[in-house]
Amino acid sequence: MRNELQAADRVLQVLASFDSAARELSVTRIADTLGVHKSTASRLATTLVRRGFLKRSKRALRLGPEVNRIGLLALGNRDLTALAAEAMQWLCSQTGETVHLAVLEGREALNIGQVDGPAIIGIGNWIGRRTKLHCAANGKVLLAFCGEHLIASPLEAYTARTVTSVKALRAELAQIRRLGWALNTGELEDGLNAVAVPVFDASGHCRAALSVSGPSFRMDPNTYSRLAGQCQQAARLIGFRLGVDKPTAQEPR
Amino acid sequence: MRNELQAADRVLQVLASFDSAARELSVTRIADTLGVHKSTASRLATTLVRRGFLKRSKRALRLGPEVNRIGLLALGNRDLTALAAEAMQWLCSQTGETVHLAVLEGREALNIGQVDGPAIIGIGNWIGRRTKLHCAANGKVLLAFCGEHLIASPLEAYTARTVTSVKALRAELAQIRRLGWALNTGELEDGLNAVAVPVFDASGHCRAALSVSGPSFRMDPNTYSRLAGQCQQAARLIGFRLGVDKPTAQEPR
DNA sequence: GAAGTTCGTTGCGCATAGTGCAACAATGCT
DNA sequence: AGCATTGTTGCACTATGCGCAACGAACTTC
Repeated sequence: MRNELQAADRVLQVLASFDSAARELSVTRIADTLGVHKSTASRLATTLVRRGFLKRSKRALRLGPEVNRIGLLALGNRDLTALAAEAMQWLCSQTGETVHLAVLEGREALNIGQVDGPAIIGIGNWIGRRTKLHCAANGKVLLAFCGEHLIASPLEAYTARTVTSVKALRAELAQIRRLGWALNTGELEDGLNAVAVPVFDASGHCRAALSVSGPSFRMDPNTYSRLAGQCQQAARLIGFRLGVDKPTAQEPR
Repeated sequence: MRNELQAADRVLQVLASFDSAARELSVTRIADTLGVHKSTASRLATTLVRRGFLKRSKRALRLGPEVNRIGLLALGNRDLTALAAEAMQWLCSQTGETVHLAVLEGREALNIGQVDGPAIIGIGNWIGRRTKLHCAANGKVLLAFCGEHLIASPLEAYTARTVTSVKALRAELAQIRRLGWALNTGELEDGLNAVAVPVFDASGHCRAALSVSGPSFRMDPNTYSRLAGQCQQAARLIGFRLGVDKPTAQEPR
C-alpha cells in the first residue's frame, strides 16, 4: 500500500532541489528535475508560492519567507542569539542598559541572550531563566504578538504592581499591539523597569522579544519612548538577519 | 481552474503549522489543524518524514534536517558567518593562523568570513573575494564535496604549482574525499599554504568550506595533519550550529 | 522595432491517486 | 493487566492531479 502521496512528495522534491549551486530555479528546470510536464511544475510552483515557501523573482523562483521562518524554528535558540548578537551589542551601546532576547517556550518567556550594560547596578545573568508572560515586558510582547490564547489563568502576583486581571491584561495587550512596544514597571520585581518590542521573522510571525531593562531610577517615564524606538531599530536589524526583506523606500533611519 | 494542488498544499500546511508554541505536533493534532481524517494526516506526515522535512520523536513530529538545510540556504551568508563565528575564533586561537569560511557561488569560492591570526605576516582581508575553485584549498573542498560537475575548463594556472590537468584534479579530489581535507601549497600564490575541510549541514550537504592559511615557512608539511584535525573539530562545531544532530557515542574528543 | 523562440499559464477530459472508513496495531495511562 | 487513545494500513470510491494543446508573456535575434 502506498504511503507516499505523489503530489505532496513532489512539492517537497521542489524544495529539496534548491542548493548552494541552485538558489534560483525556473519552472522548466523544476519540470526537468522532477521528470514532470511543465504545466505540472507550474502548478507545483504556484502552490509553493501561495504558501510562502517560494517567491518569484522575475521568471525565477527562490526560497521564500516561510522557509526562513521554519528554518529558524528548526535551529536552536543559540543560533537565534548568534544572529541577534550584533544588534543586541548595538542596542546596549546606545542605551547603556541591559539587553535581553527572549523566546516563547510553552507559556513562559525563556531568556536566551543577554548583553550587560556598563553600570554596576544592572541585571544579573538571566540566560536560561524562564518568566511568566504577564509580568515581564518581554512576556507581554510575546502574549500580544504570538496570541492571547497563551494567557495562563490565574495570573500570579509578584509585586503589588503585577497585573492580575485577565481583562486588564487583555486591554494592555491591545495597547501594546497599537504602540508596538511593552512596558514593565516593577511588576516582576520592585524597582525593575523594562521596555520590550517584538522581533518578526520573514513570515511576519513574532519570533522573539527584545528588551532593555534597568532600575527605575535610571529608566523613568521620560526615557520609555526613546528606549522603545531604539529597541525597534535593533529588532528591525535582527529581523533582517532572520530573512525579512528590506523595504528600501520605507526604511527609517 | 484550480492552480492549487490540494495534497501538495496540505503538506505545506503541515510545515506551516509549526511555530514557537508548537515545535512538536502529533498526527492527531495535524488532522485537527488541517480538518482532514487522521489517516490522511498520517500519510502526509509519512511523506514529510521520508523527505527529511519532519522527524519522529517518540510519537511526536518535529521539523527535520531538510528544513534546517533549506532554512540556512534561505538565509544570507552573513547569517552563516554569524553562526560560524565562535568556532572560527576557536580555530584561530588553536592554530594561530588566519581562518576563512567560503561558500560556493556559481563556480567559484566566495569568502564570507575571516578571522585573523596574531602574526604580522598573515593574510589580507579576503571577505567578498572570489577565487577559482581548482587553485584554493577551500575551492577544492567545494569541488570534492559539492560535485565535480562544477569543474570549469580550462583550468587557469596562477603559479607554476597550479593543477591545470582535469584528470589530475579529479584524482586529487578523490583523495580529498578520502582524507576529508584539502591542501593548497602555493597553487594560488607562491608561498601561500592552506588546509581546508568541508562544513556539512543537517542534511549532510556540504554548505561551506573552512580553512586555515598562512605562509609556507610557518605552515609546512609537519603541520598539515594537525591543522586538518583542528579544522575538522571546528567544522563539526559549525555543523552543530547548522542543526546537525550530535552523535553522542561517536563524538570524538 | 519586428519576428521568432522559449518559457509559463490555463482549460479540459481522463485515469489514477488521495481520501475516509473500518479494522487492527502500537503506545500510554491507570 | 485492562482500557483508552493514537497511529497505521487495506480497500473501494470519487475527486483531484495529470498531460495535452493552445495561448499569452517574456526574451532573444536580426
